[in-house]
Amino acid sequence: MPLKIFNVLGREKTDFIPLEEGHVGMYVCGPTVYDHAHLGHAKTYVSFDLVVRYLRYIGYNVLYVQNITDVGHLTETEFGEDKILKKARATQSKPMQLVETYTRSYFEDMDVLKVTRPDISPRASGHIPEQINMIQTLIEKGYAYEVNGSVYFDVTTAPNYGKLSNRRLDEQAEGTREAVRSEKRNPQDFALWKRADPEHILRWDSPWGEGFPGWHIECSAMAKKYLGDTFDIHGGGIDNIFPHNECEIVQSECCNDAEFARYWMLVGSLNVPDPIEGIPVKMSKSLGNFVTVKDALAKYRPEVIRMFVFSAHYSNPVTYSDEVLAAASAGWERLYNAVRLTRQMMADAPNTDDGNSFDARVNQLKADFCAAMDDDFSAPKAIATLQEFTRDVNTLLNSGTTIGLSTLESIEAVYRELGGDVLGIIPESDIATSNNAQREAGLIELLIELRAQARKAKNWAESDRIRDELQKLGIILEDRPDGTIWKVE
RNA sequence: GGCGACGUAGCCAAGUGGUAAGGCAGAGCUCUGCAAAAGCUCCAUUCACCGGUUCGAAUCCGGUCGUCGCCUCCA
Repeated sequence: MPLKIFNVLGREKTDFIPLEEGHVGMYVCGPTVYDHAHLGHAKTYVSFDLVVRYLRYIGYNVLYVQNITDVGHLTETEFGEDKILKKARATQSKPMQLVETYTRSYFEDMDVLKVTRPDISPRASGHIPEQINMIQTLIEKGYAYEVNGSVYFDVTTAPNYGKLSNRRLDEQAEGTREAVRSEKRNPQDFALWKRADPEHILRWDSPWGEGFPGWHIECSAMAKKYLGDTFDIHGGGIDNIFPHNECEIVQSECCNDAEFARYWMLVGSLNVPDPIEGIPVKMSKSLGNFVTVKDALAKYRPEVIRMFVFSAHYSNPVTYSDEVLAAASAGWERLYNAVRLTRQMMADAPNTDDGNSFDARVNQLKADFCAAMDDDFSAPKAIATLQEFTRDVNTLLNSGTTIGLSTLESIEAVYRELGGDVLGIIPESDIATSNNAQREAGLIELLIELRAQARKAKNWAESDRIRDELQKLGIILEDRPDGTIWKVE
């Protein structure tokens, strides 16, 4: 069954057919790095991580490009201020120093969340010449004009402007605050290049004097450079559909005389209940209602945060709450317990094919899982297939019958592939690798042995004491008919 | 005002014409020295509301109400 994607461009779910068979070019709008990433960013980038992982799983060769926006952008309000410059001033640091700090922070967070790194992470500041080139082309073709050292895109020259967000120029409310000192021909014209005021630190030479690029042009320039004029998938958060994505499209298509991205995938925002009425509102830096990825990771495992992100379809908005995270946590725990049990039973399973009729169930899972993912990357459905499978696995493993190694291996393998490689919610292995961890494991095994002796002698006080003390250290013991297993909390 | 998304059990959430997936929480049971884990059973005659189309609608059409996002920087 072919993969289907809901294309925001046209609002239709259609078969995904890449430009070049077997290859996918994908661009996702990355963060502006003037602060630590919050869970809203995590939702977007974990969502696209799943897209990339699944495309690769089903055999596509994916080239994944995600920019880093490290050039501040002047808001066009009267009191508008460049966020990077503002933050740099507040922290008494150089803008590029600040940007480097938060770029590193971003990658650290994404690494912990098991987000696969993009193949290319181009910085806007490193692509000024490419942006200038595009702007020049747009001027030459008559789509853009220069005024006082700034360059604007004339939206009236592009009939398709608004095709992604279904906006028509005449329906827009006339510019509210931006009309104040407009040197633009039309209120809706957007900046490609801005003249730098004397106090503006981030500045580059250009044919129009010293200045800095507009926000939208960087994505157009970097997508063109690394993916070509036309590529397969463009992603981002729904909050950037207008004006950012719309401007990207119009300037790229006018500059290149070619279609820009063929499939648009936009992720729903992460909301937070407002503290007074409990009404969900978007998590954002400017509202101050954000939870940083670092804070969230202090409370929840990365796999649980991914599980939370996957609990709703990527295009839906999701509301953050401790209750929902707790549910994700409990649900994840059940999945992972089954994986752990499978791995532990593999250690001393007979090398037979006992129980291999279960292989049919494993194949059924693969089919169900892929059917869910082929339907516009429906992670909630995909996880449901894993949960149903897990119930059957638990029944098998607790049935008391002998299960051969090959059956256990195929169960473990399917968890590793679908839960690990694709969803990124099943850790590779918890086999201790470091010397310290091996020593710790040996000590725990020794205590379990001592406890087993106490239990045999019905010395419940002693056996419970060992279990309780270990629990205080974060080691959980579970007694099974065939012995005691342990896990770290 | 314009554009877009959405309203399914206590909570989260699948489900786009054929009679309500899954998870969490809750109740009961089984197993167990106890605990934990796991399994079983129960938990929406009903899908915001009102009309309409249809043999049949949560799903299609029209309307009403409500929520969120975007239209200014934002993932």
